[in-house]
Amino acid sequence: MAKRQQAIEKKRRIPHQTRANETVSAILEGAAQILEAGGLAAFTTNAVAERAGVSIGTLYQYFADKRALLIELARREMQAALAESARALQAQSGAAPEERVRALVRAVINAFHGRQRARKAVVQAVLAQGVAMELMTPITGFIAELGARVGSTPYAVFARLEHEQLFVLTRAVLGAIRAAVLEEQPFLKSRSFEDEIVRLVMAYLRDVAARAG
Amino acid sequence: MAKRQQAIEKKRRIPHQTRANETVSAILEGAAQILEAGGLAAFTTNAVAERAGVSIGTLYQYFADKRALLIELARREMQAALAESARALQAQSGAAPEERVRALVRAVINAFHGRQRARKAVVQAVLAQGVAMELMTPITGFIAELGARVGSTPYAVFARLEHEQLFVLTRAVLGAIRAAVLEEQPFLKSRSFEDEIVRLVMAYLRDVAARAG
Amino acid sequence: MAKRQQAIEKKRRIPHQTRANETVSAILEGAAQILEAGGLAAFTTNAVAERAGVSIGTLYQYFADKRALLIELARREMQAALAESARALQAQSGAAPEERVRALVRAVINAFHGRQRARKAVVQAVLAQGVAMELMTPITGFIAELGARVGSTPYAVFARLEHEQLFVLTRAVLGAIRAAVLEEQPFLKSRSFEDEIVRLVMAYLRDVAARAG
Amino acid sequence: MAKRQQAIEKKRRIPHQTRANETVSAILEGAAQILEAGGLAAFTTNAVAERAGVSIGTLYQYFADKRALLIELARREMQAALAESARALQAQSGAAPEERVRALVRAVINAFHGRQRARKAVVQAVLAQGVAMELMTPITGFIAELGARVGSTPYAVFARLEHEQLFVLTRAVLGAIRAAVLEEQPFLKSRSFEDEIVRLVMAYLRDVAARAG
DNA sequence: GATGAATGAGTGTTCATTCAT
DNA sequence: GATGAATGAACACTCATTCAT
Repeated sequence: MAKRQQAIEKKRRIPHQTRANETVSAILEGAAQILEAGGLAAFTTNAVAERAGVSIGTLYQYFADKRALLIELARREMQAALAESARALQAQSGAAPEERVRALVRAVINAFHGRQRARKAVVQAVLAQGVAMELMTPITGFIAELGARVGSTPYAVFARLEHEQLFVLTRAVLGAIRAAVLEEQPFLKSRSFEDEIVRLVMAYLRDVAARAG
Repeated sequence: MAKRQQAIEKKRRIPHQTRANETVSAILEGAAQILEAGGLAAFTTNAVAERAGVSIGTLYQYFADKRALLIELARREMQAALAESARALQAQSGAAPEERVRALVRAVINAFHGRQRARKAVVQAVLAQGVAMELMTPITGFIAELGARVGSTPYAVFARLEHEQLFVLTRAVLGAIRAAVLEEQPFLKSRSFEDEIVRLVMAYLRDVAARAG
Repeated sequence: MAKRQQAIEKKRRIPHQTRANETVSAILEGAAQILEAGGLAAFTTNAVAERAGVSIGTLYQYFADKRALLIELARREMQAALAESARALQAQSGAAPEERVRALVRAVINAFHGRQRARKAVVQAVLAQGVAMELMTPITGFIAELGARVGSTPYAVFARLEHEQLFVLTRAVLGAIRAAVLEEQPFLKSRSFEDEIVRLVMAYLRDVAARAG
Repeated sequence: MAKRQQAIEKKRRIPHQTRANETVSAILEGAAQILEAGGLAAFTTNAVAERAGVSIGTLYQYFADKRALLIELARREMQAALAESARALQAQSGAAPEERVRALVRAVINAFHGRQRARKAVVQAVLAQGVAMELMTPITGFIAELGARVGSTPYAVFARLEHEQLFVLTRAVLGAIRAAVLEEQPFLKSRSFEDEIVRLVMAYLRDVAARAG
C-alpha cells in the first residue's frame, strides 16, 4: 500500500502478485546494471529489458515510459540512501553533534559511492527533468526533522534554520560530495575529505547560532 | 580526438580567418540559442546549423562532431564567467575580504542566471562525458590564484588552502548556486541567499584559519 | 476461418448460455463504445476487454481474433439498422410511395447518425477487408423484397429493378448519406437534404418506369 | 511555385532540385505500389521507402509523417482524375449534355479503376482523417464550374444547383462508383452500369429543372 | 471457464554524419 | 570551401495473441 502511494508516475499496472513484484525488481536491477555499465547513453529500454531478462513488452507493462523507469529508480536509490543515513544516525544517538553530522556525511558519501555511474546517471537524468525538487523534499525534510530531534544548545539551531539556510547547507554538502563522485576524485573515501565537509557544516552552524544568539 | 584538435587549431590558420571566426561564432551562438530555447533535447546538429544560418556541412567543417561543439561552447561560457568574476574582483580590489567574496559569489550567481537553460544543458552534457575535471581546472586555479593575491591576515588563508579544502569550498558554493538554478528557486537573486553563501564561505575560512593558526 | 465459425457457433451451445450471451454483449458494447470514443485507432483488443469489464483472455474465448470481433459488430449494427428501417416502413404501410421512400431514407439517416464514429469505423474496417459484399447482401435483399411488396403502378417498378439498377440506386443513396456523415455536414438532419435524396430516388424510379414502358 | 502552394501538409523541405523532385516521385510511386499490392495494412513507411529505393531517412526528409505521405498521394490521385475528366469533357465540348455527363462518369469510373486497391486505400485513409471535405472541394467546384459553362436550357440547371443539390448529386454518383470498386463488382466497366448512372444524373437534373421551371 | 502477465515482431520516427556536387 | 540530399542504425513504444495458473 505504502509502496503504491510512493509512485508519482503512473505505472501501467499495480502488481499484486509475487511474480509481478519480482518482474519489477528484475527490471529495476537491470536498469541499474545498464546504467552502471554504460551510463545514460547505454540506457535504452530494449537494453534494460534484455538485461533484466524480460521482454520489452513486459517492461512497458510496468513502466509507462523510459522516464518513469528512471524516476522510480531514482526514488528507490534515494530511499535506500535515506534509510542508510537513518541507520547511521540511530547508531550515534548518544554521541556529540559533530559525530552525528559526521555519521550523516559518511552515509551520504557511501550512498553515492556504490554503483557510482548508475547513481550519477540517475541524478543527471532526474535533474534534467525538473523532478529534482520533488525528490529532494524528503531529504531536506529528513535533515530538518533530524535537527528538531537534536535537543541541545547550540545545535538546536538545526531546528531553527530558515528555508534559505537549510537549502544552502544541504545543497552545499551534496554539491561537494556529488562533484567528488562525478569528477571521480581519489580522495572521495578519504578521512580528510570527510573532515572538511564536517567542518564546513559545523562552522556554518556555529555561525548561524552566533547570529541567532 | 585528433580530428577535433585539428578543427580547433585550424581556426587560427585559415586564409580568411575573419570569415571563419564569424562562422564559428554564429554556430556557437546558434547552439546557445537552441539550448536555451529547448534544452538538450532540442540540441541537434541540424537544428544548430539552421539556427546559425549555415549548412550542416559547414558546421562539420568546424566541429568534428556534436560533442566537440558542446565542449567548445562550455569552454567559452566558463571563460566568460571567469572574466566576469575577475572584473568584479578588480572593482573590489581595495574592499574588505568579505566584500570581495560577496562580489565573487554574485558574479557566479549572475553567470549562472543568464541563459539558464543553455548553461544547465552545457553543464549537464559536459559532466556526462567526463570532461568535467578538465574544465573545472581553470576555475579552481583561478580561485587559488585569487587567494594568493589576497595576502592579508586572516584571509591569507585562501593561499594556504589544501587541495581538499579548496575543492570542498568551491564545489559547495557552486553546488548551492547550481541547485538553486536547476530547481528554479525564487530566492536565487535575493540578497538573503547571497548572504548565506557568503557566510558559509567566511565561516569555513575562519575555521580553517583558526585550525592553521 | 474455421476457428471464427466455431466461435460464433459455440455461442449457441454453451452450458450457461445466458451468461455467455451477456459476456458477448458486454464485449460488443465495449467495442462500440471504444470505437465511438476514439475511432479505429483506439480500438485495441485490450482496450475493448477493459471497457467491457472482462479479461483479455475471456475476449479471446468468444472471438477468434480482432477481425472477428469487428465483423460481428458490423453484422449487429446492420441488423439493427435494417430492423429500424422495417419498423419505419411498417408504420407507413398505407402511405403514398414517396412517403414510404422518405421514411426509409430518414431511417437510414438516423441509423447513420447515432454513434457516428463507431459506425464509421466499423464500415471502414469492414470495407478494408473485403467482407463488404457479404454484409451488403441483406440490405440489397431487403430493398428488393421491399419493392416486391409495393406492388402498385408505377412503383411496382421497384420489384422489377435489374441488378445494376438496384445497385446504383441503393449505393447512390447510401453514398450521399455516408458522405454527409463522414464530412460532418451540418445539413445532415435537415429536411432539405432529406428532400433531395427522396427526389433523387423518385426521379430515378420514374425514369426506370418510363423506360420499362 | 504553384506546386508548392498546393501542399497543405508541411513538407520537410521544398525541393528545388531535379534530384529532389525525382526522389519525391519515387517515394509516391513506391507508396502507390505498396498500397496497390497490399492495401493499407502493408502501407508502412519502411516498406514504402524500400520499394521506392530510398532510405527511410530520405522519406522523412520530404514527408513529415506517414499521414502527410498519404494525403499527398491522395491529392495527386484526385488531381489526375480531375485532369482526365477535364480532358474527356473537352473532347465532348460540342456534344449533347447527356453525352457530356457520360464522358464525365466514364472518366471517374476509369479513374477509380486503375490501381483499384491503391485508390481504395487512399480514399479510406483520407476519409478516416477528416480531410475529406477539403479534398472534395476541387471536385465539387469543378462540377459547378462545368455547369456554369453548359450554357443551354434546360441544363443550365447545373449552374443553379443549390449546395445540397450539388452535394447529393456528386456524392450519389461517387458513392455508386466507389461501392462498385470496393465491392469489386464485375459490371464496373460495363456499359449498362454506366448507363444507369448517367440516367440517375439526368433524371435528377430534369427533376430539378422542372421544379425550378 | 476465466484470468492477466508475458511476449516480441513490428511500427513510426530521429538525427549524427557523409560526400557528390 | 560550402552545400544539403541522402543515409541507416537506433530508438521508444504498441498491441494482438498465448498460456500457465
